[in-house]
Amino acid sequence: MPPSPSRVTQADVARHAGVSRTTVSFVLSGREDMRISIEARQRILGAAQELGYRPNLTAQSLRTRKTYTVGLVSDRVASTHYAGEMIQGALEAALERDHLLYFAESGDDPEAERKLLQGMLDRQVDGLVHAAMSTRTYRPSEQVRSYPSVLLNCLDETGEFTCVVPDEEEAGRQAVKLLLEAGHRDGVHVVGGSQVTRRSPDGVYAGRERMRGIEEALSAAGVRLSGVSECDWSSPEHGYRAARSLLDSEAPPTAVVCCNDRLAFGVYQAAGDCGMSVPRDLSVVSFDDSELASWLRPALTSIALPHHELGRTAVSLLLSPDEREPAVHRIPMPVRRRESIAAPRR
Amino acid sequence: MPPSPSRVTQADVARHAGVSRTTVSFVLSGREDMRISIEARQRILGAAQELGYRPNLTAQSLRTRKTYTVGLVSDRVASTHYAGEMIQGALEAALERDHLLYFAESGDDPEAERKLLQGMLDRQVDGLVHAAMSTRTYRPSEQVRSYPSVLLNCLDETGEFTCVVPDEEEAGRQAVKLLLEAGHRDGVHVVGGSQVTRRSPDGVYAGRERMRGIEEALSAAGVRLSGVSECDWSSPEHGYRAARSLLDSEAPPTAVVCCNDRLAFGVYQAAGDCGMSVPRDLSVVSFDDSELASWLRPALTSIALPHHELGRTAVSLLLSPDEREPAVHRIPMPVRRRESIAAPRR
DNA sequence: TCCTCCTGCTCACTCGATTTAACATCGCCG
DNA sequence: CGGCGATGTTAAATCGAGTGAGCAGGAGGA
Repeated sequence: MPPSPSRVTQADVARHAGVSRTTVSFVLSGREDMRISIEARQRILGAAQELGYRPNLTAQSLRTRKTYTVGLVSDRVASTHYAGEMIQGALEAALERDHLLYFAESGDDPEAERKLLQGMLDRQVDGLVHAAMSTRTYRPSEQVRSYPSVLLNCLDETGEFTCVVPDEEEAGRQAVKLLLEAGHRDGVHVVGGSQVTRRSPDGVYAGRERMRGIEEALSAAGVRLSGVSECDWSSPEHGYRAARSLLDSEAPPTAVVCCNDRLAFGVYQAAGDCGMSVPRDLSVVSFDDSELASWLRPALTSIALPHHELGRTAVSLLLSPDEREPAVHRIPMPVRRRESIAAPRR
Repeated sequence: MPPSPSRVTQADVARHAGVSRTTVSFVLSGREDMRISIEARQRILGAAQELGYRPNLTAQSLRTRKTYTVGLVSDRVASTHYAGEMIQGALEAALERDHLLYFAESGDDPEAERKLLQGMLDRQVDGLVHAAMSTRTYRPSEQVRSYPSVLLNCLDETGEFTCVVPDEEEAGRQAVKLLLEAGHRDGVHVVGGSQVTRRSPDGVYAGRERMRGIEEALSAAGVRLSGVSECDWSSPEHGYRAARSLLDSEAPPTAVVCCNDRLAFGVYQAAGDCGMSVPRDLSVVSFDDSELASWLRPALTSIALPHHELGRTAVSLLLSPDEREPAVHRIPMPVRRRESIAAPRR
């Protein structure tokens, strides 16, 4: 029982053009070495056109073992909104090479992840992207170790895989550079830090790298960091509290580096409540460049997570087998200059 | 030239179990009508287990014309962040029925959309979801009219397709209800309106429906709307300007219904600048429930776009052929009560 | 003893493509 | 005039499964 309604196949085209299926295949797949006469070629192309022939990729894949398909499995996307850009970038690179993208999310559940990967392997994807929503280490499971894979926004410790991550350390340096250029020296404080919490006693990758960059750039300029308020990055509330206690102190900072825009939002709220004005009394620079940054008044200078470029690069590397030497690719984080930095007040 | 490394196939299992390939197929696909002895069944299952057999879905699909795959094509996702939830919901419903999801974005380019849909059709997807990031009308192209399709967050004028949209009108009623319950009567103003702009001279769907709901609920209570500030919804700036002129007037409103959270954010900023406090001097209720709503101080009461549920429902309907009568499904928008509403000051 | 019926399994075809090897036909050269 | 190479085309196998028809062998009945 062939389950009903079929599309136009090569056999139909062959019949229409008065040649064999083989010939049709040769013409349509453009094999130059097979010497088909111009007339036959024309008849076939004409028939294909007329009948609206479209190849059945499923059948093609079965024979060629190539599906023109890549799978992207992330841990979670809804929580960090900018992930959309990452997927978009991945999609863009896939389409450029005529691939379609399977997208799925494990929700951090290993069993769910296993199933998803298995589903993609069963469907013979050409390659896999393992994505994390905030940079961290990741160990691909045994089932995919022999499979073309790229890690997106995560690092593997074994060095077996190609990884694509943002260049957080350089971003840290850039943040400091902006403040130094504006004339800030000793009053620079950090809100956020490495994000040491119960769940992450060593801090998070982005935090550690940003801090490293910040400290390096400051010491290169011979400036001492006035202090770091370690706190959770998850909501403006934490930034507010940190800033409140800073601004109420007897030697408030002249500039604050916030580890993300949410914290910066909290700092803005605190400054407002303390009757201080950004950037006149307090310069603020931040990371991530979420939409929030452009909505704040004054608009917030922030160093962007290059989500689009991350996704793009990952898939692009995945589909260029020649460039798939295991390596860590660090994508630059662009500075978005806005109005939250000014010279320190004297 | 069979291009190299192959996985375990049914033929391998058959050899291992000492039966024919046919028998293996019958056992593994669980056909009860074929009378296979218990011993044979056990040997086959054992062999499959031992060899780590996994069916090749590509081959299966070729024969059965079922790919266990659905395609989701949206216009754009990166701009409106909450789309992530929508995709997640869609994914969830797909997985429940053992389907995987192709995700793609047309970027509002009809030619790109055509290509994406064609790519999915060529890959024999079982069904398509056409998604829009903000509710609007959509006319599926000729190429997919005979294909199982569901419209997600958009409506078709022809009534040929199943559509899933948020119940905006009811949300409008709910917003008013919250204010009436708090004791507001004549001082209720709307910021945003139908969002009449150059690009949308008739306003947008969400705007018109919300306004309809708002007006209906007010008139049902015998209350007159104090006024509507029609404006662009895209950034807090517009909300700020609208609110500024309202609050500086001689009869400022006691409550404002904002057509989305960005506008509400602008209203907060304006209230702050005018020395007014939310909710003591001004109650605010809003729509969408973006993250922003919970970050604001005081936290903003907002009526959520049920993105997750929208995506979930769309795919769920798509994969239940019995329920695929063309119809419009309106998904309720949940109220998130927070701290931005109080009784009017006398 | 022959016929039928059931049980348990297999043969051979099919899905829609790719790909290898071979087969006509023709002209040309020795 | 026979063999050979070039040219244009096709038959048949293959990818990995699903599936209708059929075939042994034993039990049971007439």
